[in-house]
Amino acid sequence: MQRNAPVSRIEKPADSEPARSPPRAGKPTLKTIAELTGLAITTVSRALGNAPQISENTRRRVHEVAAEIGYLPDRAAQRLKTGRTNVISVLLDPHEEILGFGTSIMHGLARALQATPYHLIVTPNFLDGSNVDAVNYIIRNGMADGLIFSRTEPFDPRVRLLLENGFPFVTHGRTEFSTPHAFVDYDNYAFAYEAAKRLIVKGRRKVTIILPPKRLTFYQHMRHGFMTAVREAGIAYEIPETLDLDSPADLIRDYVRRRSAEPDPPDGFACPGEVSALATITGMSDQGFTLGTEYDIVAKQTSLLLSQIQPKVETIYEDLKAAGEAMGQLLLQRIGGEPVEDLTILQDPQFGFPTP
Amino acid sequence: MQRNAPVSRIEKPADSEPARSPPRAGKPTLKTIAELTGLAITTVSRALGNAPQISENTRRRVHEVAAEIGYLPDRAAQRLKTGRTNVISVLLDPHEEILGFGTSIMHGLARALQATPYHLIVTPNFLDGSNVDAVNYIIRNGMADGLIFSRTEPFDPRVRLLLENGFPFVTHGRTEFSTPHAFVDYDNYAFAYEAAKRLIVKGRRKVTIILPPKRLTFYQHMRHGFMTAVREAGIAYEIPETLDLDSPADLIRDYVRRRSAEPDPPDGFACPGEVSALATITGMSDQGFTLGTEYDIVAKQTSLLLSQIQPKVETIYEDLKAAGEAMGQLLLQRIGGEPVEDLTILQDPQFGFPTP
DNA sequence: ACGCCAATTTAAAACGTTGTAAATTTGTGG
DNA sequence: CCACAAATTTACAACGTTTTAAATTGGCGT
Repeated sequence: MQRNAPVSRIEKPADSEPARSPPRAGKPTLKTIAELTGLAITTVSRALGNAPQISENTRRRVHEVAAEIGYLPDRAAQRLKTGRTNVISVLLDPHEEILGFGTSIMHGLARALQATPYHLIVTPNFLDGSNVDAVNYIIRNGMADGLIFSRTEPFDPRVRLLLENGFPFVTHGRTEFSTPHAFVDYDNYAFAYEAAKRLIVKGRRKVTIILPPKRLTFYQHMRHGFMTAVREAGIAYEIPETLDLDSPADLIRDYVRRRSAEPDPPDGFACPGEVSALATITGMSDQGFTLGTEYDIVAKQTSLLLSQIQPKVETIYEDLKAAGEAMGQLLLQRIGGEPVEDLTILQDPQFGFPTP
Repeated sequence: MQRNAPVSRIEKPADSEPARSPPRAGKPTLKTIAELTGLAITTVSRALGNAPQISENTRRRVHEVAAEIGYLPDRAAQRLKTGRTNVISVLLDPHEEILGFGTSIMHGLARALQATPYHLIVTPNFLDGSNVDAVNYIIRNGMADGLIFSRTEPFDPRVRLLLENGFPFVTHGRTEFSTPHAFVDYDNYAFAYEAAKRLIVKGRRKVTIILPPKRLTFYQHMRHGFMTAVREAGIAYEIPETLDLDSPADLIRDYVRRRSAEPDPPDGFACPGEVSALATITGMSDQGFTLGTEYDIVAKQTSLLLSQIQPKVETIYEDLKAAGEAMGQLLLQRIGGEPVEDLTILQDPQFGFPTP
């Protein structure tokens, strides 16, 4: 290629040398400590690893010197030798972009991993709807010691793949596989039940709820909770079929506006997310309905936003940072070999104020 | 320690072996390819690296075999040998938790790094306000080849540290150091100028703006843009001193509500964030003012949320995903040795719709 | 057939760590 | 003082890659 290109091409002057991080000259290694203490490298390694056959005396001395010169084991060498990566990978879903979902969980995760050697690497999902390719890549090439992801389906292909390969992971959300696995989930049944109940207690005649996409596991939970409360009270209800929680806010707003202009509209809304709650408020106020008197909303909030902006919305809190932290802890236990049966957490809806 | 503890402690049975990822037996390495082709390991390495002294013939053959068996170089070995980590680290600020700020940027970053060997690791900030400790840690221990972070101050200590060490980085936001560095920034001067201008054009008598915290660089830019428009038009204005963009939404809402009940309240609001806009809307509507007739808001939005929920708010868009992608590209160029003078981008405010 | 240069391939060492197996020191009883 | 075991330390190899320097091959003029 470029066969006919003119030959007189001027060589671009190397106007600046590549910006390599400095060769990190004199970065302390086991060898450094070995020379300083007069011990063998192996001994130093052992001492730092608190191996049993090292005398208390040298163990202490080695630790002292290590601390003094600021020794930190080389992750690459450790990983090469042991095969353990000291990496936890979190799969980022495009839907998590909204309202700090992903970021909250990551802060929680980071907190759980803070005092451990684990680093957190984020693997985004570009391709298809589910990020099963990314999971496959990570398993095949040993890119991490454990995996974290959310928005599970009842027979989530990512979970299947991980189970088949015995790869440690924790999901945010449950599945319906017969093989158990570690998860943290919010009790969306309880949320929906409680939300409907509160609307009923407030004296609402007809309640509705905006449900998550049907393919996600918690669609079932939420629907079930809502329906249970509705049936117990024997109250009127409706569930929009053309909308879900992932719908753009304007679609939700327009739907609410249109519906509330038709006969027999609902006057009680269960909104399992801040966006849907805000969209509902706007749609209703466009039709002249006022929140708190003519209709009510009970919403799930994952930040303080909603209740701070509009206190008339009654909110139930889901603490995503706590969820992230729990997921991190479970994953560490899982990697450590604890039986998965014990590694499941169902977060209770929080009815009071969150503790940041 | 535990000197007096009872001896009869029952040894906890090893109820399950540690869940190690399988030894990844038979994972292809250079050696595998060498044996398959009958070449030496060195030759294979060269061929894959497209070294000049390898004959076209073997180069092709090696690439074929590598692709066939799905060879992927071992990151740990490469890192150990070359000192390059193939890692980009992004500093996560607690303030970015709101409204997908961090997540958008990360998606953009991830897209920029997609076809490269770089992985994205997130380093959260736990300790003090600025994450200079994390920066120091990363530099000292060579944990990454490059760094990304946001919310710069005029003389940001993180930037100073990185400049002193010649460590590659790209900021979101400018500084006032005399030494130049790579950055991507939004033209907040233009935003504030344009926002104020639009409010004036709409016939508003008195405009106001909620500014970022004073210590951040873009406080200056925004204030300057706002003031320029105000002075050009010779219009009344005020700037709240007890509030900033990081203030909790309820504080902003209460301030707006209180101020609008006092004499001579502003009727034009420039809100450089979705949260402040929503809080303003609520505060005003609490006092019975209606948006679009009695007062106006021009807001910066970084998601589609605001305009979808409340079209009466006029919005100016900041594309954070694009910013992230640009930062990734600049960082790659910086690591590749390009002069920093060329690595600066000022994003124009987008007045139309964003292209997702 | 020889020497020599260029083109191409190769062996060996190194990065920093850990596992295996062997070596050294220490302590004890005879 | 010796044998012997226990306690403690050590040398060496290996993980998979890149780099340095050396070896092999082929071509070509003499």
